[in-house]
Amino acid sequence: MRSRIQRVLSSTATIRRIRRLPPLQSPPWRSLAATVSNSNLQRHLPQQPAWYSSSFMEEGSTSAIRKPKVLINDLESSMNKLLATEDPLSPEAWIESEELSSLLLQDKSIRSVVYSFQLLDRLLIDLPSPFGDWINTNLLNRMVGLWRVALWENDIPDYSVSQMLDRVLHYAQHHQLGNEKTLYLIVEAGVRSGKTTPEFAEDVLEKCITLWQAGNDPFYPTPPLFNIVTRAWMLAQRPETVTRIEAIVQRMVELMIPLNRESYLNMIQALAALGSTDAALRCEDILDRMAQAYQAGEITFSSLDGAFGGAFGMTITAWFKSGSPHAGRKAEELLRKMLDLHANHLHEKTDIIPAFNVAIQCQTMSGTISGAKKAQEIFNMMRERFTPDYISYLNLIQAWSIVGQPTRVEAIVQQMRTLYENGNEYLRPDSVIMTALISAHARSNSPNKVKDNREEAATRAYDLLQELKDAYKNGDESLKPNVVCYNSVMNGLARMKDPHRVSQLLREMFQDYEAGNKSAKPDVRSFNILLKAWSLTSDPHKGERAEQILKSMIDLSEAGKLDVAPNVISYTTLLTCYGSSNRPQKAEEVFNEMERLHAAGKLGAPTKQTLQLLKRAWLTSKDKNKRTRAKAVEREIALRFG
DNA sequence: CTAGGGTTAG
Repeated sequence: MRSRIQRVLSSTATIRRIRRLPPLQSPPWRSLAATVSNSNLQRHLPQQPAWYSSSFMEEGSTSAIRKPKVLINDLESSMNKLLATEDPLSPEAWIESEELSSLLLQDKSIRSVVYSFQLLDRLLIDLPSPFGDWINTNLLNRMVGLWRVALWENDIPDYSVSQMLDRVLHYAQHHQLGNEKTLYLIVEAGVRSGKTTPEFAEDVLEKCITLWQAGNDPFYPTPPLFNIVTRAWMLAQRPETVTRIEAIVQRMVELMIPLNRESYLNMIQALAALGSTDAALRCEDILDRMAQAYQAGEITFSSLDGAFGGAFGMTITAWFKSGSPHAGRKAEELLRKMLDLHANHLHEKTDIIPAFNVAIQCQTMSGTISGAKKAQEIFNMMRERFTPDYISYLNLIQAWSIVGQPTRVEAIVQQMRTLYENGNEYLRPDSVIMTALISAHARSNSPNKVKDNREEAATRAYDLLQELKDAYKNGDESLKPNVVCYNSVMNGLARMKDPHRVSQLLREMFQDYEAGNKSAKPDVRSFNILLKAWSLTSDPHKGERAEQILKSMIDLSEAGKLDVAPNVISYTTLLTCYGSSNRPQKAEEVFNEMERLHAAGKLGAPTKQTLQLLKRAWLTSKDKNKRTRAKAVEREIALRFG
């Protein structure tokens, strides 16, 4: 149905021309300039709108585009004239207002947001309009929608999220404008831009519920409003996040608001983030309830929604994050259930592939060969029906890499390379894949355990790094070796008990970093690997060597050159250097230093492993009182860690 | 802005 004003307006050639302009992607002055330059149009203009000032007309079209200020000023002057009118608005003024507001709504500047609300406020004084009810909730929601976009990157004076809420509540109370969607837009704007707290979001939700319960039907709180409050809590990542989300779901149940797909998914995702076995079990519970709701017809999925994949995938993620030893088995079960439940609704891209990928990852947690075999099985099963992506390959590679099986990894990388060369550009083996391969070598164990292959393996890892460096030098950014990659190779060299080569590579790494490869910046782990290399040698002075390294770590970080302040692992490794060279007193001194630093808040607490290594330092020493000392440490372990 | 990635203390 057309309002009176629309009928009036559409009868004039002016407005017809303006309406026929393409939708404004560019600011309004640009289109207006085009309008003005069209002489044909000008003939149809019975009278120029007030904001077509003469000065603008004289400027000519091209300069008007280059000098947008001119039009803004014209808009401003006609706006100000309108706003300053104390008498009731004339019909002409109403027509002009409608034109202005439609222009403002098409421009995404902060200025037009502010203008449009000022205009609305002025018009509300004179309501009802002589031209029907074109000032309605739909218009308000479009304005709030614009404000929301503008707020994304800016703060708008006098139009903060809470000020907008006050404003909208005022409109609702005095002008019967606004509905639940209006409130949703405000919360969404605040939440997504990070400008409000979850408490604020909850507050708006409650206000909406109150309005609705007072008989204001347009404020019926829909599931998306509840869901955006839930997201607010998720983004806040507070300890009470899950409890609050549960309370929100409880509220939905009380008010008999149906839960939708996103309500269930949010709950599962929030729980998965907790990373506990209990949370993973609760995810399974919600998954079951979701399936029941689906079978009862309470939630439906359009073909684009892709059924349950997301929920299953996130539940598997919950198991992965739980670190539970059952994660692998659980992942398999859930995958099977997913395939059974929704064989016909599975969508490759959005749902299935990630679920498989996390399931593969779950198999790596045991760190056993049989885990790697399981990972391979799942990968093979996946490949029968679907298309594994980059992450699928990476996770499979990781499964074999972690158990030190470089031959398997080499083969998989080769498969990827073949697929890449056949046109699958996403499967290009990049530095991440190559790093996984490198660490597979660096971790590899001799297959027959008779001959120590560490040197050979470390050399292979080192050579691969040189290949990456060469490729990078030749301009291949995707193979740029980064800190992880260097650390892997150093780890291989450390395993062959060669601290000199480790420290040489550390220097190379530092040079690479200084030469501009910012991603090769040595970190604490790099230095810890060097410390570990010393701890593995039989050098009687390795304690002193390690202490020197620790000192330089402190110096480097205090000088602000590298961010390598020693951590608990660094000190523990130093302790091991003394401990494994028959210097238990020195090891204990290190431990005492750690305690001191911890008390001063400069270091994390020594771990159980720290104490166990101290105990071993005494036991393996030739000290006369070694048993008594070891007993004392044992008591300390019991005391601290139960 | 819906999950999933590579390095660490024998």
